[in-house]
Amino acid sequence: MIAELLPERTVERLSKYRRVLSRELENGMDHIYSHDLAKLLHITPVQVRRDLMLIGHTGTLRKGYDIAKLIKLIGEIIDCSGIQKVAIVGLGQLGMALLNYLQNNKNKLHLTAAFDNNPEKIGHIFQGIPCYDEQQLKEVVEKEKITIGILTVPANKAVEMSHRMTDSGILGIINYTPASLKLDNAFLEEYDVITSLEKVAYFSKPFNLDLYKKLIQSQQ
Amino acid sequence: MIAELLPERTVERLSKYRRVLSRELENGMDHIYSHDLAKLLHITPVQVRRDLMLIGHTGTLRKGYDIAKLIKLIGEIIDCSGIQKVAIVGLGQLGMALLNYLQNNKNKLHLTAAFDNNPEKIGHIFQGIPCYDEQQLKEVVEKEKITIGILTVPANKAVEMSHRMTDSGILGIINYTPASLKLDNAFLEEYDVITSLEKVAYFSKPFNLDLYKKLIQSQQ
DNA sequence: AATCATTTGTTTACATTTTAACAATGCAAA
DNA sequence: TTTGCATTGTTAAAATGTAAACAAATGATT
Repeated sequence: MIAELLPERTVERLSKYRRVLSRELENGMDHIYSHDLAKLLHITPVQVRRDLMLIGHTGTLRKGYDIAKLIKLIGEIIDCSGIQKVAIVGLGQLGMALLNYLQNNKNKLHLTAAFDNNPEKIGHIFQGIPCYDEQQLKEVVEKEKITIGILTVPANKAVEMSHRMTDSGILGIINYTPASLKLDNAFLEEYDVITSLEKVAYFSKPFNLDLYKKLIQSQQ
Repeated sequence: MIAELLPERTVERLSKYRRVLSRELENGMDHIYSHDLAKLLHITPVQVRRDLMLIGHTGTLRKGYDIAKLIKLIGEIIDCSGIQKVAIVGLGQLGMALLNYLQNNKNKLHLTAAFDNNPEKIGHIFQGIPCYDEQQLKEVVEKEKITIGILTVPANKAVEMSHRMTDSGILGIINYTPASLKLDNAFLEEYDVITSLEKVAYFSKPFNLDLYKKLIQSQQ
């Protein structure tokens, strides 16, 4: 249906659209206007219409978008036809927090395995997710056909581990370590807590915040 | 020195430059070329030179950039003159993980307080950080002059809590909840774990990954 | 029936970010 | 000394992402 890759930002918003739309559906709404959907995410109606145009969803004039249909379409675009299995590599504090956060997945992404090198964790089951020895990574990933990895090992092990992950067949990695990676055969998404905190620190310095507010205002 | 706001992406990279440069300094390096710094972050040398131009750092031809000076300059730009105090609002799994992650801060950002509504946590000290009752937010933030908040409460409390945070004097918020916020008097940075995971899922679907790889190749 | 108001879909313009191009500089080697 | 080369700093172009503008459609109102 869609022959081209969608822009990264559009994909991100589609994920958010689906989430808020599901809530609207539960509240008994069946249609929604672009400007109402926009308000839910604090973006502009134009952006909503443009995103939906890109995925080929068409609303009805004066009635808005059919929420159930839109949710279904977004699913067809974002989700894999079957399911995609996810592994957490590194069960430290952050890995464990993410494990708890993700275990109640109602979508097509199934958290399937965790890996660590701590003997006290290996062999245990956390929230229904088994923790394997890091050494078994390739074996388990191949057997379970895991395609997505969440990387939460210590920074100094991140590069090596990321290569072992892609070598095992993982196609997408979210890197939560501060190490900066480069993968050849997988999609990489990096998120660096410290960087993000330092960015907020910069923009919330009083002088900068004033400049920032003026900038925002001048755009409206 | 710099009269204008820096681009957001530049600020993010400055944070990363500083981190890798500190490591190089520890390894005994005193100067670095733009292309070597670029390699450390897997970006282009042009981008490095452009970023450094924006902050007014000037290297010496055939010698590169003075690492110690550059680290110092980045500090002057990113860090506040004094220190900036940080609070974690919501000490669930994620909040606690971040608390552990941030407690060993060697920079100008000081994690000062945590807030929760769980009686079992209120009054306790975690890694040296006291956990207060959510109800004391305004009081503590004002007294301690906390300016940055990390929001990790349950999604349904995020909007209300964010307003209480800005009302108390917080100037910058990192929102880790899936709720989408809109703040008028503070800088807001949102990071949504699920969205980021679904984005990776989309781009690592085999068909899309092929398109993506071709796209990358065609750009080189 | 004619006009108006509303809302979609699409094109065009604007802003931000990245990448490329290249002049300027100055060390090294012939 | 002079040529060549490596490296910086800056300007220009390209790519990406966001917002505006507006035609088209259709129901509501007079």
